[in-house]
Amino acid sequence: MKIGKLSTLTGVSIRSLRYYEKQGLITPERLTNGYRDYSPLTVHTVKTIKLYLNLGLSTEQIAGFLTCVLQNKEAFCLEVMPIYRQKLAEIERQIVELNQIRANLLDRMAFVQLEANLNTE
Amino acid sequence: MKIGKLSTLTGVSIRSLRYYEKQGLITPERLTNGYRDYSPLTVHTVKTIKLYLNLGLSTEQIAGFLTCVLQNKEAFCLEVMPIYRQKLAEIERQIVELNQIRANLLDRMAFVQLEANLNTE
DNA sequence: ATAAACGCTGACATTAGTGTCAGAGTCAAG
DNA sequence: CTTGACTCTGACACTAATGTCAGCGTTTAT
Repeated sequence: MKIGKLSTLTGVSIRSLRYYEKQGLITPERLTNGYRDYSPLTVHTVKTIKLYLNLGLSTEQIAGFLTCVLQNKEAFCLEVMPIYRQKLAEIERQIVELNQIRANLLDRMAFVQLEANLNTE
Repeated sequence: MKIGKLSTLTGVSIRSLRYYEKQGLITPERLTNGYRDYSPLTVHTVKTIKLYLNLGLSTEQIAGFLTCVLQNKEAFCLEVMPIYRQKLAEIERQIVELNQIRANLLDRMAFVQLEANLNTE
């Protein structure tokens, strides 16, 4: 199929499909006129890429295990583990940081509110 | 004082001091030779800017209430509240999203680990 | 045959604060 | 007077995925 159809079938923009190709995630054939020609299997591939991108993984990280994941039905691929661990650590670090900022904001808001109340008494 | 001294006193790079100026957060005088000439009070101003940047606020947001905050000792400035509220909402949205990803990652890691264990039995 | 719809490549923009460099002017101490 | 330290402006880079546009070729339907 051509790129427009793949785009509608996957909900991924044509621009992004070309980008994924440049990042080595998909490698379509070419028709004689130069148009990209995708296998029907690519629909699944692109949806898989989408899924990992939504996990916050980069295209480079995804490239590291995509082939394995696509061949072996599920996660028989041990190479995903270090990436998952790294991402998990990163996420948890961010959560801690955000919670600190959140606590700080709440403190400050309470303080401002307190001042406002004093002024209305 | 000149920019180098302000930089060392605040721990903020010269580059960033010039950027804050461009964003309207600080407005130093100029010596006859064109060098920036900062009041000693600017040290406090810059530290305050740093504090708000660390809360994740943008220079544009900070510009909205910095003058008030600097004049009135603490947070008598009600204009900070909407910005705090907005930031808090944003932070909490991010925390929720990160927690979803975290749960998803943990699920997947458990699943991969399970497969690995099955293969060693 | 022509127009509309589709595809191609390449390039620039986006975000926001910071690093870094070039080329030039200024100043202080020796 | 010269050298080194300081300052100035302006510009490009960065991160990473996506949007968007220009300019051009191709296909399809009328």
